[in-house]
Amino acid sequence: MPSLRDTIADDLRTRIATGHLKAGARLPSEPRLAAQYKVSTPTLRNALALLQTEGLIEKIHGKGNFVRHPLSRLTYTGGRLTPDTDLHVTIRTTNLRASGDLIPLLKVPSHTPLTEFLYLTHQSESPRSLARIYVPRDLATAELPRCRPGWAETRETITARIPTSEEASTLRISSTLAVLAITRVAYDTTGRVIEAARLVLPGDRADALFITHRTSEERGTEG
Amino acid sequence: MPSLRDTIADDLRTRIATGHLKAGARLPSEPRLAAQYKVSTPTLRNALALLQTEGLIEKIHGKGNFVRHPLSRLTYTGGRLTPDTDLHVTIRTTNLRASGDLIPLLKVPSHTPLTEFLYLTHQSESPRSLARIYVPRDLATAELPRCRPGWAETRETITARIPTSEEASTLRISSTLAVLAITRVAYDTTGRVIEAARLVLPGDRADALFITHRTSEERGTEG
DNA sequence: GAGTGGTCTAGACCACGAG
DNA sequence: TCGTGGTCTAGACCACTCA
Repeated sequence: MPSLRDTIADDLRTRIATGHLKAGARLPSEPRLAAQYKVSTPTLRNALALLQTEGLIEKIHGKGNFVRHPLSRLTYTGGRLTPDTDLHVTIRTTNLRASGDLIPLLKVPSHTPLTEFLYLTHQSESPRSLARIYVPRDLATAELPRCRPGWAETRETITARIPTSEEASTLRISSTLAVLAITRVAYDTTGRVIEAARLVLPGDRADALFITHRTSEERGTEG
Repeated sequence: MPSLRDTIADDLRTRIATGHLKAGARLPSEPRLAAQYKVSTPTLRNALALLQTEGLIEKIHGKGNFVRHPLSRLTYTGGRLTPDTDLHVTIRTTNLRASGDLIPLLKVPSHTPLTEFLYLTHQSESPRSLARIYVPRDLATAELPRCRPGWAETRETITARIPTSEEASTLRISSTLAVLAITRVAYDTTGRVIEAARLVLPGDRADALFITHRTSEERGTEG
């Protein structure tokens, strides 16, 4: 037997899907909705929390609950985000020294001078992706590592998790919405780490795409 | 100012991290914990819900709340899961016909005969990954597509989301724990889809790794 | 049957946003 | 100031597990 919370969430979901509740529209206030569904406010809030983790609604303190605009999905492919038109990028550069996780990630000794590039991508006024790129200070230039000689290999590790509170607030997403976290490390021909990047993409509006080709030589060896 | 929920969650988190609460241990009952922290049961349950989304505890109805065993992380690499020792795989084969999402995914007409392979991977008694692989019936053999002649390209799309209730129950994870969802499509040299796979991996214990090499020819062209 | 977590109620009080 | 959502309380009742 489905819980009241799920029943209410289902109903609101279909109202959004069918267009009875349009993007950007404000939902009735929580006490009002609770009265409509004949439940207590905590139960109704529980249902709204579900829709929030799905990225369907946005709760704004003091204003109300709003149906979110279904923005086009971002796709992360080979270090780039597509579509890259209409994307606005803010970059902040900081100098720091290697510590914590960065030491094994960049394979450098503790306190090695590093440069951090903080990328914040916006699409139509709303933040869409957060990237922190770390480069050994002696390699730091305006150029991107993949455009620099010597780049030989990248390793991209992808995890799904809940955002930290900082990530949630900078991306302006619910702290219950899953994010795609990508750790990308680029190596040169000697195996030295040229850059390490940590990307965070909201799960409801981004995905990552990897394309693997098999060369004709590899195909030639088969029975 | 941090909420009571966050304060309690932080405290329990550090107790688990420091080993005061060991893996497999049962936490005191919820009314007991609520009394310890001097909060109401809903507030305490809210804190536990947080730990649950992080995969730190497991709630078992009628038994209690348990600290989860930190199982080694699975890594999905190139269609395989590592470590592949100690993994037990159950396969169920079903015949069906193309419908819904499968039609554009496999690029086949509606009602095309398909074979579904359902893979359920277990590690030390607990389910770890769920895969549904679809193959056009005329190509379905016991062989894996990537071992078969003609395979030329794969596209892997990765998203982060909350599991469906079915996925949560088969993987025995909380429905609030983020999962890594991978859609993998394999093409032959003519562009025909050989197989389409949908994989679901629990976010707290799995990640995906992609390694990109640049060939010496590509490196040779740079300035 | 005793003890556990799951769901829900009907409120109280606080913090934020806009006029 | 008013209406909004955010947090929290102190319970009730149900469902599940195990002896």
